[in-house]
Amino acid sequence: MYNHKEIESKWQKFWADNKLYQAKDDSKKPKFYQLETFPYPSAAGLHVGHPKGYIAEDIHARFTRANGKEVLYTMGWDAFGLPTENYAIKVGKNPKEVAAENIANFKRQVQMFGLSYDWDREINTSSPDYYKWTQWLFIQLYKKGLAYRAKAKINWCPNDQTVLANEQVIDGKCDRCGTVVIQKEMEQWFLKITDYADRLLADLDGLDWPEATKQMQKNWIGRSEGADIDFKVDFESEPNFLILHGYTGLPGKNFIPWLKQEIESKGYKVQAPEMPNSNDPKEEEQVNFVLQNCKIDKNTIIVGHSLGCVVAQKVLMRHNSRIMGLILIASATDKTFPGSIERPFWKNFSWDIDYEKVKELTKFRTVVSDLLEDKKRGEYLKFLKEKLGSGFFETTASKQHFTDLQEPELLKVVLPKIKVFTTRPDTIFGATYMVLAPEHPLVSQITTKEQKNYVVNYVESAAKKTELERTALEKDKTGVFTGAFAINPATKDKIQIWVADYVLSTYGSGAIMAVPAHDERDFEFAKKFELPIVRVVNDEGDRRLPYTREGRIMNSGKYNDVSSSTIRSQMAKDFGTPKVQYRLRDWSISRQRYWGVPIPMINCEKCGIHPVPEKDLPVVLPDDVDFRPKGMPPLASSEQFLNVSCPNCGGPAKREPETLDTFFDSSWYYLRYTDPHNDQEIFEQSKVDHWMPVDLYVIGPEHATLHLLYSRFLTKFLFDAGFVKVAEPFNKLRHLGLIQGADGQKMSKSRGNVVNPDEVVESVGADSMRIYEMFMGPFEDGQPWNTKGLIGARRFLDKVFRTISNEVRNPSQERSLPSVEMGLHKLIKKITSDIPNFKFNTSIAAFMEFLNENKQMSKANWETFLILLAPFAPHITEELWSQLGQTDSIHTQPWPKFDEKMTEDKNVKIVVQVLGRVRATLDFPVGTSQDEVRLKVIVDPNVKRHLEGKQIVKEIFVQDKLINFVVK
RNA sequence: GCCGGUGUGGCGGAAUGGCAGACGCACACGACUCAAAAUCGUGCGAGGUUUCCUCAUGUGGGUUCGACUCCCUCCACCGGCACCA
Repeated sequence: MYNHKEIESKWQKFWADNKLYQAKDDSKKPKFYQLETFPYPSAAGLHVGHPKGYIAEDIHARFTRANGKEVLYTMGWDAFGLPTENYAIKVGKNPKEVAAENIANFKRQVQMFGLSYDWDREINTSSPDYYKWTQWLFIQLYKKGLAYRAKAKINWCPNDQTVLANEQVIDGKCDRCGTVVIQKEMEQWFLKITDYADRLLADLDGLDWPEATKQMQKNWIGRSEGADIDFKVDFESEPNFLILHGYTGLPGKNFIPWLKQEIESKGYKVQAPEMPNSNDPKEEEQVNFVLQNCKIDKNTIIVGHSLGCVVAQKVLMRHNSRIMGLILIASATDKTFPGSIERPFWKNFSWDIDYEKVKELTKFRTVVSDLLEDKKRGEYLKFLKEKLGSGFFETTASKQHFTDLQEPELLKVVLPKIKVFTTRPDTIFGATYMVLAPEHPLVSQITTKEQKNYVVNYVESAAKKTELERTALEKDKTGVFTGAFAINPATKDKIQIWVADYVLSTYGSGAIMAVPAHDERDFEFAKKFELPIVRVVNDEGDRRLPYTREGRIMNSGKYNDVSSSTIRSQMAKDFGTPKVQYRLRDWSISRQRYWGVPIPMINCEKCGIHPVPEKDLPVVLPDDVDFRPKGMPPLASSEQFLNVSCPNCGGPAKREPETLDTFFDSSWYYLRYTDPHNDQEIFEQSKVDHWMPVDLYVIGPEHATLHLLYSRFLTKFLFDAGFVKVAEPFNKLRHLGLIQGADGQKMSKSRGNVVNPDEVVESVGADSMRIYEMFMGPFEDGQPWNTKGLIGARRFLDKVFRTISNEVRNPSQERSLPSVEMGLHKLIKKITSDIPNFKFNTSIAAFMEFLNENKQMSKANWETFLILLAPFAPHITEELWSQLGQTDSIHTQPWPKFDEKMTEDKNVKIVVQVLGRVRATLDFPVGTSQDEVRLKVIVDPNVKRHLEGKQIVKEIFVQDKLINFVVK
């Protein structure tokens, strides 16, 4: 029995005092960068499963150093995030305090295992010296247009009054309190990871990653090849258009001539009058002018822009008879509306609009809003939408307030087309109806009066559904007919347009052409609602529908009788535009929580959103804030934090009160390790270029689509921006299997099966724990913890200690036997190939076998044995190394070389088979010929017995391995 | 449903076309001991007519002189995605 406590603490201190594991930036040796997931320091501390990956990497790092590389291997803390914040709320402390305690505990635990980190490079994401650069990175993304604000549905827990990350929603419920999570629409910051979808997919091919992980990323990115195809909405009768320009506008200005021409080119009549006194407009004068000079009938669609919207409604009230529709583009705002900016025409206009009457006189109404404009107009337009019960089309103008010469978005509203994405353009002749997602902007515009109630009810109830309800298994298809029709561009048939929630607003264009004969979902829907089904792909052997595979085209005019796969791309071009669609969505990074990196943006009332100037970074997270969840970002309640002067105009402005998703903090930490204390820049270019890319990353498979995808995205961004020279951060990746509790279940406090490493190290020592965890089984598999097995590992180390201590006391031999020498060379060979392949379990088996067979050998050979074992059990080997009289550290010794000749046996056992069954094994010198082997072997009594009375028809001979007689 | 992975003694596992079960745990017996622990040694898939033979790597089939290993079918479990057009 050796005293592990004494030995382990003695050598840990020695290594730290001598800075044995410092990674030198200017080393002449080739570099090797090893990374491991920096931990989230939770209040619970580590369990024995956590260090498994660290131990494996430490073995690899020690091995790699011994093989002459300069190894960068270090540790840090992913310290921001919700668990710490929640725990702080529970115990009534500040998260900062809690995080510091947790880090101290984690560091103590991690240091017990004898890991060869360069502690001088330790980082902490919640420290201002780190998050200053997190903020800087966000600003660089913003400057390149890759960070943007948009409205999105987020997960909201009504009980905790807080936003939840996707990872915190388990089966549609809040993982803290079990409340069903609802979807809430909110303005959020996003990162445009979708811009990189194609490269994130393509570059996977060159990486040494587990295939399963690459596959998971591929599925997550979800590339589909197909086509965008436009379907025209069919007007019930031929419409004509009347376009009314706004204040200071002219029919020859802005988009109006272009729009007029576009509509006329489709064969419709357009009136675009110049209104009197455009620079000083008066209501009476303009309305009278339109009524006297323009032709308005039941098929007229009035399109108003800005002040023209007010004129349009007044004209309609006076006209007092039904028209087809009203399209209000960026309407001028009512002066009574809060926050409206005073306009000179107010004195000559009134907003006493009878919205009920306007509704009555129009078949449809649509309000168009430009996202570039200030919030006040947006709010007014929403108010207008409510009053008119209209469709709402929110979009981005080419120029603010739709003032560019061409505004293509408007064409989509005025002459509505439904764009669909399909992967099967070859089946377009079978598109017998269309479906819009309930959130599709055209829904209310195209819905007919008769269907209005059904559609409104359906859309409302769809909006109210929780994610859980919408994704429930084997859900029945639901939907309603809008009353409107579209034209199938292939068949020219009028087809029904439906609204159904089986079409997702977030994928493609939120609309589909339904081909029930060749799509299971469309088929199910068509059956239920008795919609037509037309087969357009034939298969001789299979008459069943839906038929979703390839076949011969039928019922498709000139395309008939060719194979669907051949004609697909041609039909994509003939009816639409070929397109690649990705499943990947942009990365939502706003969090309405306290314990995170403040988003470094400032919102000025006058001049909009600006990044915090780089010289003012970091935006420090204030300590004196009430951080309990109240349904709004906690930082918004701190006036002191919030109020700031605008970096552009100097006027009063407000800081962004939200914080960043902690995945953002951890998506670039590996770059910071290369230059962790730089306060001038995120990292020195020469240092990051020297160390990157990461040569080995050990990480749990659960990070496949989150951290690993985000990190690849940010690296690609920094590559494009010229900050790093690598486009991929992690060359080689290995996963670790989780250690389970003794009951075979995942270790967790609630199951009561957690094993604390403090107790393990206390009782048997870190070296035994290291040996045991590596011996449990294949590194990438998970195995249950078995304390008896741990004791087996300790027994092995005791035996090593006993055997070598004995050697120290009574040196047995000057020289080892040749068979012992050969065994040692085989061992060197085995360990040397096992470590880079992560086959630690078989390495340890080989050490055990060697020790079982060889109790006596020379001191030099024991030293070699110890060097081989040192990466696995660094403390005990260092101790024995010193007991053998060495004065320098074993961990600075070069890795032993083996002689290939010494690993080759002189004699081999040859297996003798008769009809493939083993009948004998006999020793032969290496290289014995087939004839010699046969002669010796057939006289073996057992072999002879099996050959007796049989005729040898064939003889298989594998040199030095096997001879097999095939008999009859 | 789709994608990926796994399946070998009582247990963790080894063997990637050539002696299935290395190594360890558990168990049994023996040595040492007054005794226990520790240590050392022996045995340890199932069955049989036991120097040997048969069966056996989730199931059923195939390829091969020979299959845990390669191919096909099905089953079970694990992980991921899930109305993605």
